[in-house]
Amino acid sequence: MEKILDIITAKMQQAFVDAGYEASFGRVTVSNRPDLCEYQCNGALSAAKQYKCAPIQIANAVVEKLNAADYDMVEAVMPGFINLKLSGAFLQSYLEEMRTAEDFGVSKPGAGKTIVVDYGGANVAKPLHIGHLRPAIIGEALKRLHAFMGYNTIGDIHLGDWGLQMGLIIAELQERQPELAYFDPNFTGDYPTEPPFTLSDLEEIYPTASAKKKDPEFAEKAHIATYELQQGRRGYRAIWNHIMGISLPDLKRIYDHLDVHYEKWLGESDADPYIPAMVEDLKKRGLAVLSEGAWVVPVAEETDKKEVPPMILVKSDGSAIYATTDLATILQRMQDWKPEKMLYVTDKRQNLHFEQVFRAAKKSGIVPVETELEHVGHGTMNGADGKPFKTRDGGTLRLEQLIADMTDFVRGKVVENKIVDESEVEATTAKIALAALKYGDLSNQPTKDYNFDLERFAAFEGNTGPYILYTIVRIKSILSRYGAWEQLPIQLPVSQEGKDLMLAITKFGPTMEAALANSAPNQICAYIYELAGCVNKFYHETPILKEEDENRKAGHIALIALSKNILEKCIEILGFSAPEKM
RNA sequence: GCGCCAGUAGCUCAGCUGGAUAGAGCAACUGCCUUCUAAGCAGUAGGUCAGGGGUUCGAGUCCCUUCUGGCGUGCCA
Repeated sequence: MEKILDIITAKMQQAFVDAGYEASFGRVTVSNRPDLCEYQCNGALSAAKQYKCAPIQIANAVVEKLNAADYDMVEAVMPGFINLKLSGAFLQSYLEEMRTAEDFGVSKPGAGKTIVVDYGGANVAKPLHIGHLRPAIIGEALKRLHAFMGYNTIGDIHLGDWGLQMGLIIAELQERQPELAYFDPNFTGDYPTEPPFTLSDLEEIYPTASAKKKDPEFAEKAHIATYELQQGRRGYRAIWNHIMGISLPDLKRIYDHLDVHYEKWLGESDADPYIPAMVEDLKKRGLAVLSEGAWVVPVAEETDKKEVPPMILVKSDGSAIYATTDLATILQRMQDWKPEKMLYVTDKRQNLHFEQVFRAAKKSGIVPVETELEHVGHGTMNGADGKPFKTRDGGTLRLEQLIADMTDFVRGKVVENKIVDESEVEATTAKIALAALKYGDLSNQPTKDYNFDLERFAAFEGNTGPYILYTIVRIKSILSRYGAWEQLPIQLPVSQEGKDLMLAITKFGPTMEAALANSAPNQICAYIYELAGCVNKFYHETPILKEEDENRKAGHIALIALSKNILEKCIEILGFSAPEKM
């Protein structure tokens, strides 16, 4: 559907032309003074200089040319603003078209295109912790948004399963149990199918090993183990398989809790087969050069304001580094899926890394120049005190624990308020907790750090996930009492609250487009908060089920039903859902 | 050193390509439930948009500069 702003801008531009001015001045925007008007055009102000006359004269001349019948109000006011209010009839027909169109008539810029969203980045060597929350939530939302906007989406977790962390585990394990067959280079038999460690062992082994990196002798062993693993040493591959076998089910379980789902569970290791040929090719073409013992791809450009170091392709010890696997992963994705766009959702501190990889990918022709490569670098989640999130004993808070804490907190409130039956407490609690967690995160700009405050996020008032859910639940309650509402057409606005709600609904499409263009789920949050506010005002001012005029009542129902459908679509994109009662 | 990002109400944050009186939520105070869920609605109070220059008819927004904080800056991811 054509956006309202485009429709009235076109009319405004025609009016400028008819009045003898350039069309480009006719751009209309949403009003920043809702008390005065709904839409405004400031073009007369900027045109004044060029035409050497008072802005108000231009505004008046343009207003003369507008068709007043299209609006409830058109006026030129000092110093030269043109203020508009839409006609109720126009709004009615526009909303009716939204109601009956597929996906509310939103444009589909992604139609026919494929996007790979790389998010999650879980490390198989250690359990998910608080740092994994943001990429999972933001990535899932962006993926769903792209899908809604027409893209064929492939979410890939890109497991951290091939780097030094694996070497660290192997080295540590060898120190503890050197007698195991995995470490005997001459062993040719079958390795045990049962791993020599459990999930909880693993959760202890890795931090221990990681702490020992400071010991040069141990670090050397870990580097060698990493190299040999990558070279395919049998025993190490067997250990690697054990780690994957233990770790993956646990990762999936927790991501399921978050309603985060991946189409592909590939990892750095899956890029490995592509590395040798890729490296050879880059060397052969002179794109990779030897520098300080390592093979690097220079990616500095003349226009750089800063010094951009080369991308390290092969470390001086011969092993691959994350830049190598990331580049090879791009190669794999281009070969297998031919995406038009690749989106990476990781910590913003990796920004330079991705800049290097993206440049190398384009420079080497691994991706065509027109392929979009974007890094959405997110900020850090800090504790309520603004400092890095730590548990009481100074450790890193596990993601599972965070979810449990939020769930416990919400459950207390659900039980206290007694609206749902005992049998529904857990399901309702889970939905509210997820909404609190995700909305609390997504309502912040992705790039910014923010403070996680469980009680604030889970508060049942204010700009929170639960508030949005509550708004939806109230509408659902009315709709279920009313009966069949699905086919009711939108009617003319009958009150200011009603018209305000209708105006808010029309902003759905533009909001989705903007959120997509800016990779900014927070814009969707801001929108549904505004929309929910309009719904609640309407709800408060309008007795719906008590309305005696049946036709009028049907109009109210149609309006809140459309509001509910849009709110639910939005939260579906954000990655959570509303219960029936709360 | 260089580069990137941030600094807006007591707190947490919005503010779209510069536009009229800078907006929300929390906290404080005040109203509204015999009426569809008060997890709601309405209102009061709270600001030198870090400081200083500049561009413009007009700057939280663009440019310069100073200060403060965070992060990055070749073999971790």
